[in-house]
Amino acid sequence: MTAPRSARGPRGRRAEHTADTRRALLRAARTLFAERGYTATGTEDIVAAAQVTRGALYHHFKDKADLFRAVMGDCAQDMAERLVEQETARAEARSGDAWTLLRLGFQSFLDACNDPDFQRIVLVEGPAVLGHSAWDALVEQHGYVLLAEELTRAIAEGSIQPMPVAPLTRLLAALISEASLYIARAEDHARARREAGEVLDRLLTGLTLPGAPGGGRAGGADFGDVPGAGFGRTGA
Amino acid sequence: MTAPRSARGPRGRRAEHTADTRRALLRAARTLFAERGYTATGTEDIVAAAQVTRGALYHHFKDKADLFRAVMGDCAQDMAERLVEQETARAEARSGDAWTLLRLGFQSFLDACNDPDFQRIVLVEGPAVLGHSAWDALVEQHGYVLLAEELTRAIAEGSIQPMPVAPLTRLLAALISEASLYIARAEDHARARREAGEVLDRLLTGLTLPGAPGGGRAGGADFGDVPGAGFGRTGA
DNA sequence: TCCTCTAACATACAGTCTGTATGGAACAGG
DNA sequence: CCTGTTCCATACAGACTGTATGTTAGAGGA
Repeated sequence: MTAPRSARGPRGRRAEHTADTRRALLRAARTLFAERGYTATGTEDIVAAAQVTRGALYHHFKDKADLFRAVMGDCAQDMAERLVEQETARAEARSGDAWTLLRLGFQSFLDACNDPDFQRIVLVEGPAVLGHSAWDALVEQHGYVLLAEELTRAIAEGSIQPMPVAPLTRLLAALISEASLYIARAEDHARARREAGEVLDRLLTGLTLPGAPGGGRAGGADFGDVPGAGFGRTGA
Repeated sequence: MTAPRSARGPRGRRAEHTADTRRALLRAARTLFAERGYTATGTEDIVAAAQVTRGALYHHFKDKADLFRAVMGDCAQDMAERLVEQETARAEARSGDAWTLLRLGFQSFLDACNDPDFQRIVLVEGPAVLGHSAWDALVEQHGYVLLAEELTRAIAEGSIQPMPVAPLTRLLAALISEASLYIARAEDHARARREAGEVLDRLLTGLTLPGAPGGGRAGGADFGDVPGAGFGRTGA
């Protein structure tokens, strides 16, 4: 109506608009899924928040579960990028040995998991909404690879004892996930962060080699007291 | 002859029948929830499998979620009873020190978790269907107490280092849960059981005290090679 | 024994939600 | 100018949940 054919849209104005609606749907769904959960969120609520109609939703996504899959993929992607960013920062610092770097990595992982959207969508709703296998595939694709390669390197460098990487990755990821949920649920976040960090650190010492720098079964580990990046930093 | 008036006949018949229908509903729901999940199971499917009508369901339970809560409670109860049984068997055997007993306890815990109903209903669907808090309350009530008191005793006896029990309980339970899911999903169950057991054992050694019997950082722990089911007959 | 009352269901119905089929508007291209 | 495709809005059909109502069988008193 008010849009002349070649006035200001050189080209791609249409494509940009469709990408906008898709992003709006993803954003609205992400917020609502994180707030109320999957089943408690109706498609009508989503499209209302995104200011479109259900037709747009079912044009861009196969069904509601497909939308959730995309949302969870975005969440996992964001988390992976955040972790990579922090990892490169740590690698640049190059402070300390491989064992210390690994411990710091776990700390930043734990702090990064302190994100309500991520916890609810990826850790809680994900396994139940998508199947076991589909959830695994998504996490394997986005998240596990990072942890797995870091562990493989740690084993190669002799920081930790040689052991099967696949179950090690899964168990450590589960540890971090549960620790983040425990911290988020606690009434005293700081205390929970400290205590969970301590327990986590104790468990990790079981992986070290006797001769390795961290293998001396350090008594005063105090993983939770590491000054790095205050964990109040919850990503929106 | 089988129904004298005062023995158990007249008054118990009706109550017994209603208890039967309730059990039938719980049993059918448990099977279907474990097979297809919560949302994919309609109330019509449940009552059909239980050979009653939806009226019976909504007479005994407030709503579908209430039925699920009861089913999950039963699952957790069964698991707790199984664990107590195995624990007493181990305690009677009294073979080995506290550290060995704790390790055996974790092994039996891991094996007991190898139950499809328990995994799907309690570990996967539970957190998403019931809220975070309701799920926690149920698990806290049935399962965590056992683990927590065993850990408290281990700390008191000096088997493991002193540390906050609450997060330790949660993290260890998460470890066992994830390990059981990992094993169940693997194509080679025996191999996965061995590897996950090994990693789990390595992590647990981080909890030991340097002077304690298990603290010697045993290289050939081979947690997964323990001959499996026969705890009751070991040693004696 | 008879009557009544209530627990324990069965059935019918209304509201809600999802997915699909249909229709139309806005471009791109010949 | 005409046509086809993309993108989206609307209308509709099916399914499912929860509730309201009807019905039956047993418990209990007179």
